[in-house]
Amino acid sequence: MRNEEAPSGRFVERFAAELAEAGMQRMASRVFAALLASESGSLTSAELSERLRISPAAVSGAVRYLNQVGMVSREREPGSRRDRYVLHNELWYETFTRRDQVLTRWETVLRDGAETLGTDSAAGARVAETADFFAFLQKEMRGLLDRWQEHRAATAREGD
Amino acid sequence: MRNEEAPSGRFVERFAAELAEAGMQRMASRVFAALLASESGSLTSAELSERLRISPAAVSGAVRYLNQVGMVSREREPGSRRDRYVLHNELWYETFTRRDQVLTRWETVLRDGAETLGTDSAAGARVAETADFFAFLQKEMRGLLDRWQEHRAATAREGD
DNA sequence: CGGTAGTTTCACAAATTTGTGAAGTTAAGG
DNA sequence: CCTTAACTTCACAAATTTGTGAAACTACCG
Repeated sequence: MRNEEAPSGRFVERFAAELAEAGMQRMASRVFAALLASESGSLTSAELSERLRISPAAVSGAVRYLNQVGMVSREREPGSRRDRYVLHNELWYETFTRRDQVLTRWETVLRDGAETLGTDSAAGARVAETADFFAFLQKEMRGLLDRWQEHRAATAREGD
Repeated sequence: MRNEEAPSGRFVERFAAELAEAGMQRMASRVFAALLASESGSLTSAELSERLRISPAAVSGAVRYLNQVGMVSREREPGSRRDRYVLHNELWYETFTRRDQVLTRWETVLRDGAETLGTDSAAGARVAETADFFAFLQKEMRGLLDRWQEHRAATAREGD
């Protein structure tokens, strides 16, 4: 038997499918899920290629995307030609922090739109309220993530 | 000049593009943005078709999707054969509440995965922590949305 | 009961996206 | 420097998604 991680393969594909349905690229989803389920939270290109049965080119593309959105970083193994792709340590904190930037961009578009539509129109008011919502969300998200860090640190201490 | 809403068209397309980039279907994004920027928060199929320059079939498909995810509902105009597609009143509250269900599904998949991988393995621990994060997020989201409702109500009262 | 306005469904053509093999590039190791 | 392992880029074929016109359906209205 070649693949000793076989039982985890099922989880990888299930979770990847969820991510894909939520709008993430399919290969990126699979690579991310594979990293999540790997023992060290990191894999080489060859390992990913073998486990997911995809070409090195597909790994390359997926990793480029995951790197851009800040979920995975690349590390060169010292004294080797292999790269390792590794999950961020504060994965969810970092990922959601970055998502903030999207909210900022949306808010800008919405504020511009509200202005164009005019503060006196119902449409303008509705768009302005949407901008408010995203501003609110952004503000709340900071506190939320800090509470998560705290929660996480506390749980980790218990686990000692 | 045919189109008196021309200036808002720019906003509609800009915001729709943002939504599409975030993973929403393109036509659904455009229809949603058009409704957001409409004076009454509702439009008929014919109006959408004309403003966005798309076929009735495309409107139908987009509306079906938006209806499924609970962002738009259909209303029959009394004494007419036309449907109106209308934005929910508590739009963002409703939309994000529904998103909770996605988080629940993800959490289930992750808990199963953590169990398969084993609580003693680093992989299992990592997956379990991810499940914890989404559980945490879900719990926090409720309070957050209630605070939004409150904030919204307060702002509305000021505006009287 | 038709007639018909309005909407949905369906089959299909077009456009886009996806993943691959192969060639190209980079840098470790001799 | 030269060799070669490892990764990336590129062109392309395959698969999927998207939007359309046309036909089918629904239910108002006379």
